[in-house]
Amino acid sequence: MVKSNMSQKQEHLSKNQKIVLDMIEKSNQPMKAYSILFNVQKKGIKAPLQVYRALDKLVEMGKIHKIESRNAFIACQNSSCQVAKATAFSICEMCEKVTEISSSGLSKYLASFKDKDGMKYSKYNLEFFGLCKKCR
Amino acid sequence: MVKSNMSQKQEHLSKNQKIVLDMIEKSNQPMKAYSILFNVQKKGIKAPLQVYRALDKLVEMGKIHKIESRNAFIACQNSSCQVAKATAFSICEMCEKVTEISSSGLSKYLASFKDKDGMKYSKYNLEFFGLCKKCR
DNA sequence: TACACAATGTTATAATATAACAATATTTAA
DNA sequence: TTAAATATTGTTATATTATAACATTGTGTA
Repeated sequence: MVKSNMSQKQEHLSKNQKIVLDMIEKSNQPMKAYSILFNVQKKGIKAPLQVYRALDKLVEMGKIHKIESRNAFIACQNSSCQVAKATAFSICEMCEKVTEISSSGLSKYLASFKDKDGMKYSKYNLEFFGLCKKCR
Repeated sequence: MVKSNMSQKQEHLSKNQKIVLDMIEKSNQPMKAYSILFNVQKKGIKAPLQVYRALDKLVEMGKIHKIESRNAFIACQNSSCQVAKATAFSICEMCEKVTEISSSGLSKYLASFKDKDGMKYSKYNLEFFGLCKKCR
């Protein structure tokens, strides 16, 4: 097997990374760091830093995304996400349900968007707010 | 003068709201809450809560916006913003310069965007990341 | 084996934000 | 104009989110 510089790619998760990712995937909604911590203490994770370090790596790998407006983390719902660079979510302001949007139209539009100086951006985060079906 | 229910609209700012807004407007870059606090202590504002309360109101009024990925606040650069509901920024990952994007094409696209369930969102926040001209 | 590097464990602390309560000012409406 | 309603302020304490610093252990590879 060719390894080269892939030491840190998708296939290999460390122990703490697995524990944290499992926890986030079990929840179908975003989890906050200290809520993760509380829920994984029986697995031997004792300190915030252990959680934050795992979160950082998982975000880098694109396994999870941070919902910036909520300081919370959600599992990637696009199986294709290898890297966290272009994300879009809808957030219900009533029940806080968060859904990852995967619209190729939207991602193409944003990936090709140029600002006034002609600058393009390959990395973005978009959060839509509103009321979900149930809450309307 | 007709007042009705306009008690809290653009024209009237309270003392602390003015102080905080002035400070943010003087800075041409986003300011963090505790940096604002430090800089307005000579004006009589002593506690974090005084700053956060002013920030909340100013955000509601659309006078300032929160840069969620940075936990920082920037003065609205679109004179037209009356309400903080649809914002877009570019953020330089090197020097942290933030610019509010005002593109009618972008805002129209996002305002008319529908997700898979046909849901539209009148409120959103978009943050683009990259390198600004100087940093490239 | 030994080197490099990633991951872990641990304590302490920094940075961001809100709760709770009392008081004062301002606006609205009878 | 006065009383009620509402917005704002002041203040102390505390909750929540996140990182610094340092020592140690594991893992893959030269």
